[in-house]
Amino acid sequence: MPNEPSYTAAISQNANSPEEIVDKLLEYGVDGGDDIRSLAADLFLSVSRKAAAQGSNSRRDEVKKNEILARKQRQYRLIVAESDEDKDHDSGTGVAYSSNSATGVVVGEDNNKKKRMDTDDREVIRALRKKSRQEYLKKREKEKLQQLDDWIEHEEFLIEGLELSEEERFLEANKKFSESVGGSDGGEYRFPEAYDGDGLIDQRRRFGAASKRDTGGFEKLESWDDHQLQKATVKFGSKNRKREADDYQLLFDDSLYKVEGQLLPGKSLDDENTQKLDYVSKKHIGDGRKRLPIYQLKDKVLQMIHDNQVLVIVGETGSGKTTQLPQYLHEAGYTKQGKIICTQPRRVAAMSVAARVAVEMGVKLGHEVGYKIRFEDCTSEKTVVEYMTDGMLLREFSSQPDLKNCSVIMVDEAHERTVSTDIIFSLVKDLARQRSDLKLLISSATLDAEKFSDYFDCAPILEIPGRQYPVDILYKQPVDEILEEAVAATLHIHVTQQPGDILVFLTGQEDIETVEEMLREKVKHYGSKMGELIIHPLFANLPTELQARIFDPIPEKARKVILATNIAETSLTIEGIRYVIDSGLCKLSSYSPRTDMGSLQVTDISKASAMQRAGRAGRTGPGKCIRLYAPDHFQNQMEDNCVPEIQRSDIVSVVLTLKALGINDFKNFDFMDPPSDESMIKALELLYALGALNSKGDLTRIGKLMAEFPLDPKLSRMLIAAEKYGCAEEVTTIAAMLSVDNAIFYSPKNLQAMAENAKKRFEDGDVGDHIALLRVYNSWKETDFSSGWCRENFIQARSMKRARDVRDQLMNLMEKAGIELNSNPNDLDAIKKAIMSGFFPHIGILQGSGSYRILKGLQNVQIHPKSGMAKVQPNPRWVVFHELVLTRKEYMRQVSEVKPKWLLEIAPHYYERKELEKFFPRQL
DNA sequence: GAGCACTGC
Repeated sequence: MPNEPSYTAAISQNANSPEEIVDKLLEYGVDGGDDIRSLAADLFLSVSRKAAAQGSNSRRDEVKKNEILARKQRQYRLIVAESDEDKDHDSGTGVAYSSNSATGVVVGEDNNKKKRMDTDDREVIRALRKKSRQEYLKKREKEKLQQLDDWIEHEEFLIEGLELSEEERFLEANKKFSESVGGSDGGEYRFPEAYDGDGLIDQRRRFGAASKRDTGGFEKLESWDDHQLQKATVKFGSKNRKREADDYQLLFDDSLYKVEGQLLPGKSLDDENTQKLDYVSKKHIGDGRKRLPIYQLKDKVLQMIHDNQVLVIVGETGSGKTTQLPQYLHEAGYTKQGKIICTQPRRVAAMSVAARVAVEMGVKLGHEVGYKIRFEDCTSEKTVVEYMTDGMLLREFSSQPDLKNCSVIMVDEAHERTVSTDIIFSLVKDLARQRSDLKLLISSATLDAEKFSDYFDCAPILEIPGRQYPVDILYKQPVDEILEEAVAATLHIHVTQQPGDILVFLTGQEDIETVEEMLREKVKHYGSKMGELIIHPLFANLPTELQARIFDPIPEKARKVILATNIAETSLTIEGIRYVIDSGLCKLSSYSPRTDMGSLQVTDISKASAMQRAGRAGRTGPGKCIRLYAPDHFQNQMEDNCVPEIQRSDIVSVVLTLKALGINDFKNFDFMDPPSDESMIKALELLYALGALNSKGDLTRIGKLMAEFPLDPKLSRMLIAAEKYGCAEEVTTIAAMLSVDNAIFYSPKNLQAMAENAKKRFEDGDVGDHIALLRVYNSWKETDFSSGWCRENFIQARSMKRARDVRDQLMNLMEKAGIELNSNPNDLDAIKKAIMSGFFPHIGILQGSGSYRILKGLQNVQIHPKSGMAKVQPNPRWVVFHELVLTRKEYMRQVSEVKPKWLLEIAPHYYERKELEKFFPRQL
């Protein structure tokens, strides 16, 4: 067996037929048989497909067009089927289409698109849909009622052990920007009180954890949000925009910016977007809510929502859609029929928007307006406007598949296409057909709007203008390394341009640190000839205190440069940015179902991202954006939108979630962009092997239980198995530690040796990475969760706190599931056996010289050098690993040694004795 | 001897 990475990929890329691949594999000494032939065929197919996909743009476009056309035809049939049905009951509501049954032509009112449809098909589809839907809802309801009953007894769910979260501490750092709230609550915000004696749930207990933070996090959080809103309202919109292009000329200083004339003017961001409506009217200044652009469209919006079941909303930054729409709907009486739910992709957004809306409505947060995020439920029986993370709504679906207490669902930031929103799209689309009284609002960015409209049966698109200053865009074809170009562009702006801070978008920590160093050197070199330049790095892994420094005030004549990753694209808004430098690149995670391997790759950003990045320069005044790529690259090389996450990630848990929702035929499940067949099949196979599905593909009892845990199914399986081995508590800790994503240990460049020594103490006795993680957690617990201890041991306190939250949640869930939380910290073999109960497909066998082969796979991998097992001599022969990653080489991460005979004990359905004996005959 | 973009339940 050859040792080089990805040899199968290498072989197949050069092969002309499946047979050739087989020959080459045999030549490499791979054991033959039918398996290898089918593998070869698969490889060949996938490579050919890839080649085809890389073919001419026009051909790909044509294929795409045909696909869309076909899908639209299918959709139209359904629409007609449904709208006919609606007419029988209520001609006023439902889908806004009229049909002419004599000619069989359908007319969409808003876009006058015409399609032919077939009456018979329509009947059949309607009947089938109705039947399957009813069955699934009935089945779910019965199961879930029982479950709810069981759960109600445990009201204290998740209220303890919380303290100021990192986000809130971060927001605290923002305080200096905020002014007093000056609103309804006299500048102070208090959490809801208990409704004593009303027969309602005791709110004091419910908010126990949150109220603890009363004085710490929340008032600041609210001020921050208020500040955000103030920002949005002070600006003047497109009508008042002045073309800034003539105000400054980009000046060139050869010594700083070598290639004169390479900077090409592009269109301003303004032109790239579609036209804007006239919305700014000074008459309305004075009332915050009325100052928002959306206010002038209020009646129109309400009318459109009334007339259409689904509405796509394109609302730019600062339009006020997130805070205002739910309020308008509430005022219009929609909450009489049920709650308004609004989803957000991020926790902070859900919290802060809810807080803002509560203030605007003059109610207490948690009463009429509330939010729900993981570890925190700030809603009550009174709540009618509910903000939540998208993942949370997905969880809601599993307890209440028809969301019958809800009248409007707004999916905000839909263009971000998180896995959760993607699944929600399909579920709500289906639900909307089932429930004609339900309204759907999908908010997206400009480039996506049509796609969303197409998906939701050609729903009308409403565009709400934002408050954004114009941003002039300049292109610079790079001649040097991109990092050097970034440095040159930064200095160019610094020397030639008017005051205003600079935001540079780079790919990751390494690039950021390099650019930082280069800039510092240049600044030193030019000395006092140049104004002061204050440089701040910014990426998610940066300790929070350092992140907060980007908000530090600077001396009057100085200029701030922030070197940031994608974090500044959506998650964080920075004040005073006037110039953006966009490398056009980002790191994107991808996952290969074939090799079960994840990796991070530097990729071109999408046009949507490029616009988002440029827009960051126009938040507080007119700005400029230098793109370090050619206009042609933007036009022709960059995709409109990034590949949605669901097509780039492992979807095992998605499949399990869908199964738990009673959706069995998810191959025909209406994904907006479906995951590949291959990844679906892989996921099904794994779930079957884990015992979550039976041979018919139905969810088993274990599968149902697994779906309740917010974890990767392998981890859930391991948790469930732990009870049997008497070490549920230990395994829960390990699961929590594994789910915080490789961010436990850190080693600063200058103190690497010390950091590694600290880490070694936990690995003592070559117990393996899993047990080492357990020891880390337990040691931390012994110090009473001390942050000082974390610092001393080079451990990230932030990750540890998160692990603790996850662990507490898992413990609660285990208890509810009736799993006994037994403990046996000393029986390491038992713990490893429990781990293997979930991870038996992840077994590596030593091949010689430190290289491992994956059982049930063909990859050759190595133990990650950061693993405690990497240097153990002699090399462990059999190992279980948590995941595979492709970086410079293919590595196993989080590795522990195991005994092969355990495999036959734990997964006899997966491994045969014969198969294992091939490798180490005498070890079984 | 390597290197982790960013979220979320």
